[in-house]
Amino acid sequence: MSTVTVFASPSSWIESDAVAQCHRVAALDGMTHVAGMPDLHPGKGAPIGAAMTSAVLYPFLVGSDIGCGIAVFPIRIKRPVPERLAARFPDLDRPVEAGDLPGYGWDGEIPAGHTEGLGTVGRGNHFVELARVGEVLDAGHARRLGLAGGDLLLIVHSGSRGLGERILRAHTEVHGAGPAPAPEAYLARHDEAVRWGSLNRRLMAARVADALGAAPAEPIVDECHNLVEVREGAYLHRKGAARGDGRDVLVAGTRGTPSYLVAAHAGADAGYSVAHGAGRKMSRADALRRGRAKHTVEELRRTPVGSVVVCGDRQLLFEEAPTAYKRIEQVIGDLAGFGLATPVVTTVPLVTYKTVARGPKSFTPRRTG
DNA sequence: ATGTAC
Repeated sequence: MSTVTVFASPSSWIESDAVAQCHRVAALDGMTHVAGMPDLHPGKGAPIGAAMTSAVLYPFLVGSDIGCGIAVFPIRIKRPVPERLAARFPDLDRPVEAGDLPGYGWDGEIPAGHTEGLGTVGRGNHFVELARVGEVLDAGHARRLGLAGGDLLLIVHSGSRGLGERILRAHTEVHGAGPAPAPEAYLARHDEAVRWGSLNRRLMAARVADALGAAPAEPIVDECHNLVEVREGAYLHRKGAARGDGRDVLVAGTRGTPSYLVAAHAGADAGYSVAHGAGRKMSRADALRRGRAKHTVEELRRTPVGSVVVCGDRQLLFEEAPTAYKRIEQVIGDLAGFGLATPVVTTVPLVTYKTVARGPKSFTPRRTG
């Protein structure tokens, strides 16, 4: 008998489709518990924003972007003028050459020997953001992290690019949505993708620091939100849910609203997990359709908090509009209200890099309203 | 989310 618990207050918007997906997952063989985070929303087959515990390992519950996560790096820049810095961001759609890795502070091995796409951000909800610390909500914890109001941070949200996708596909081509018959073999490849994702985030931070004339730094936070953990003799699958057992986690807002760095302290009922972001409120298709009537490209590129969004792909700009996401304050309020996390600081975007590449030529945004 | 996929 399995259980489903969703950690969202009645006033938080959770799509019924997402809850239905949680129950469908809970009904799978071996499943013991599904914990939905306050950023829960429907995914492809499996919900996003959930920690799912089972006696058997289901690769599809983690999805293709194994190792996706968010890292935070302190950075010092003299006069952070968004427009000027946006123009200096490196091209993070172009991979780094393996020979350049020592220059970015990496002389170790590349997990799985996978060089394709290394140092690139990808698409979708991925981003690299220069932000400043806004409100300090837990002064003691912020001080322990070396953070004060006004400090600058690089926030990197990205994953394992083609590597994780390849690993999931190798499984699904044979076993579909079924469990991994040899969990250890899957886990070995999975662990490589998790390490690759973390390395990728470090490389991007180093690339940006280099381009902005700043010194590279070690991350103060780096938490993966798509992974499997072997815990208490079971498989704890996290899909869009960050490890929340005594860790610090950056819960991403949107490209135009603050994010929250939180101290997580989630227990077993929450799958030892916390939300990974604001969570989509609309599908990409809805966001595109409604956004085109509601926003101009200009207002999405220059946000209400004064930040600049670097995004050559107009379609992606609409899909990722702040209005396509839930209110981050509501998500954080639920995490705090259910005792899963304590907010430490907010971060306010200055420059968010999405992509320099242009989108499909056929896409021409129109403002009808 | 992804060098994708009816």
